[in-house]
Amino acid sequence: MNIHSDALPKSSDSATTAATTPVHVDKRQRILAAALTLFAERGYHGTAVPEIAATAAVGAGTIYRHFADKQALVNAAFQQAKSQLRTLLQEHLDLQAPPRQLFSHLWQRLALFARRHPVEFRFLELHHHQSYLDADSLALESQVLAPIWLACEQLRQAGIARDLPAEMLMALIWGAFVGLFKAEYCGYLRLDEARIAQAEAACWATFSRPGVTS
Amino acid sequence: MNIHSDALPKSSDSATTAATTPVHVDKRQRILAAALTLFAERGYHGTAVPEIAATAAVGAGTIYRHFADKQALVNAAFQQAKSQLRTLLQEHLDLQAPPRQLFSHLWQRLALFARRHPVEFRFLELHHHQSYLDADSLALESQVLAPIWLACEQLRQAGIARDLPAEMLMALIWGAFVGLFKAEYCGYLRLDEARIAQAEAACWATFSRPGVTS
Amino acid sequence: MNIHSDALPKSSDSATTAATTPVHVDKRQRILAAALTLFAERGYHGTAVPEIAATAAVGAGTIYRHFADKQALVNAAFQQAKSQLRTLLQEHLDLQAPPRQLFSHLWQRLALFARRHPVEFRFLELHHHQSYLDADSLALESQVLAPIWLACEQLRQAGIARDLPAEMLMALIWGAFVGLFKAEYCGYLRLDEARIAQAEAACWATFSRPGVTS
Amino acid sequence: MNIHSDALPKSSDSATTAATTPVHVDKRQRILAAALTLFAERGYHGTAVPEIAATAAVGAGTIYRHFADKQALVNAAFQQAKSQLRTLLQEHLDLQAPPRQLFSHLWQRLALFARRHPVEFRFLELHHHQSYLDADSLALESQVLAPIWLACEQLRQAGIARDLPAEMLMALIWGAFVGLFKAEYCGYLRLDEARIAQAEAACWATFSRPGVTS
DNA sequence: TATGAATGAGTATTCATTCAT
DNA sequence: GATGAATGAATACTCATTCAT
Repeated sequence: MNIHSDALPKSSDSATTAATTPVHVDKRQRILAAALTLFAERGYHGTAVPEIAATAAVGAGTIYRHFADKQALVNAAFQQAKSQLRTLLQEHLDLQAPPRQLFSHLWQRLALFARRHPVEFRFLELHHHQSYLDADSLALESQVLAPIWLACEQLRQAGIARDLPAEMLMALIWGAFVGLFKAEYCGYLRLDEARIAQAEAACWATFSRPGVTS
Repeated sequence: MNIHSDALPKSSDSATTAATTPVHVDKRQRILAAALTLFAERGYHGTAVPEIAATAAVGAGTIYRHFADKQALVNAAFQQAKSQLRTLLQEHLDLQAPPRQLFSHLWQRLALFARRHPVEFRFLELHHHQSYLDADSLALESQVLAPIWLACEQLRQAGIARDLPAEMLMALIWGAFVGLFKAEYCGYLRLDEARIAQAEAACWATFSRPGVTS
Repeated sequence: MNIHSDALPKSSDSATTAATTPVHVDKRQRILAAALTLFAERGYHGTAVPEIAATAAVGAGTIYRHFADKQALVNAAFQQAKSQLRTLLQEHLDLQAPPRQLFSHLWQRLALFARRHPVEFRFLELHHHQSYLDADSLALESQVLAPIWLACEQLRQAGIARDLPAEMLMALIWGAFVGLFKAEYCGYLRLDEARIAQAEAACWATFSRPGVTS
Repeated sequence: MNIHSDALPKSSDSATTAATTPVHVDKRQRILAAALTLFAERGYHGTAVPEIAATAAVGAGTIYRHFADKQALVNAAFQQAKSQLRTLLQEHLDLQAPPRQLFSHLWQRLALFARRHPVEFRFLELHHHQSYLDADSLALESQVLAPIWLACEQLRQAGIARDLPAEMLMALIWGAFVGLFKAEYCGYLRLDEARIAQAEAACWATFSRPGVTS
């Protein structure tokens, strides 16, 4: 329900319509952005609502004109971030592409998300399955995973992916991906295009059945 | 409930091990166990100190006889959990063992930790701890990683591990491992010995240089 | 919903009654009616100004074009209600009528007020207004009571009313009347014309000197 | 449930046990007394919890160690006040006494309550049937009224009381009584023993069937 | 003129910490 | 030492009032 189009420009002429964007929408976005940032940094309980208001440069009361309460805010933030991830993952997705290419595409799209929306990426990892997420948020989670699960299952039956449950393959690859960017965020390493591609090659080895050409 | 034996001696003749009174030690342990459990479930900021006291069946004030404040408590809990992980990882560790065997050993030890100390495992991984960890805790983190980093580096130079920075290999493998058990905790899959071994084999493919026999 | 006709003219040719624009007057009346209703139900402090605006179907800001602040609004509401009471009490009042008839007339006019303006009646009686009423409101209170006080005093000196201070007689009779309608409002009893007349007869006994024929 | 024995000493030797009275009980009483006073003066919504704390000379948080929330506090205050009224009304009550004497007894007991517990008296009138009262409070209300209703009904059937529903008689007499003391509180008159007795005689005329000797 | 979004001071309530017992 | 009642600063949330449109 609270899923809005991204803050990213969608039409080339959007720059000229910015001035006419309703102030209301703008404020809502500023609040969401501030919430995302602070929740990603300090967690849900570690972030005070007035802090969010200050970061968004609005009055504390204004937040409650846009969101029923703090929980509604964190769910809206979660759903916006998940939607952005879903959009990126599903754009230009060709499930009929050769397996290796499909895997590479998805990996690159994940990397794009981690690069374009670093805050959203960290936020999603931190708020995975927390008690304050509502049914809508959890449903969205499944929506994002479903097509990937399908692809994994197909590749397994085609003898391409390892003969493991799709859930397990996804857990290993997603985990490796998260570990990679978390390590970068923690300062353990620096990632460039080449490194990301090397990591992808390494993870393909986890994903694919031994003997399948890479 | 979540009271573990820990590294602390608990010999049957403990009545004679003077210095610290057993009752005192026991209370401290109960507080740490309670804190670990609640922090793992609800996060640092989502857990109230009196709640910890109630779970540990001690008075709220008693916690402050053992720990300077809430932050000291979470650091003690973190350090205890990390120490347990380090202990398990380093026990029976033979850095001279054949690479595949060494990798398998470490993976199995990680799995042992996740099984024996599920609360500690979730506490260490389900939350970002950055904002409240002190220097000691961060130093301990490095201590645990150092020998593994060394092993990775050696295996890389020996042409066994992929030609990637040790940090990157560790991030991918550790990430995959965490992703695996997180998926189990979230209810996406059930892990048994066989599954864990299969996952290990898959991750060895990420770790090892293509062409190296598994 | 609780918009009453009031003392204000509402003739069909109101479009020609210049001076104040009908729309403006109408809005003011709607605000007062809404305020009266909500104050009577939930009390002054329990009623939010935006709620009043919503009930009156005007913008929140509009209230402040008609009333300086919330306190001015409650005083205007109080004064309007008291004025309506005064109007009803003084209409057709014949201080020279026989005592029993005079008493009966006043009692019936009170009943008329309680029936025609139930919200105003409850507003005036269900709450203590001391803390926010201004001098004008308090003065109006006296104005309403003055002629009745005079009548009581005269009847006392004429040997009709009990030989008690007029204030005391008024307090007892007014109190009994309020108690009667409050009991009806609370659901303890149902009042019809006959009951109201019986109550009047009973209260005349309190008012009149023993031995005076009823 | 929250009904405690009055603050009034119940045993002649209580003065010597005062020092041993638990501090906890004392604080609870101070909070209730402060709440009663402020609620009676400014109403429920007009009274801030920290104000109550300040008046009771306790910390704001302390109130929440004794009462779940503000509503629980106002209900406890209501129930304590009602219980005090009930106690006074039922003490030394002889339902077999001659009617005129019974009426006089109840009136005097009401007056005693209004004199001994003026704050409770005003509080009860102001908070009659408000939305924040819970089922326990409302049940207590009925308990207090029930025996009086019974007495009224008996006297009516005995041909002593006017032939009106007991509810109506009670509403008139209770209303008159409240009006009397409200007038005193508002400064319209001063009441002494004699005045109160005169008022009682006047109200007996309302209550009793015409012709019954007073 | 009328509006209603925005505001921030104010409210109820929680919780880390203290301290008298 | 151990306790848990007490505290008050901090938090989530509300609402009287303003002001740009």
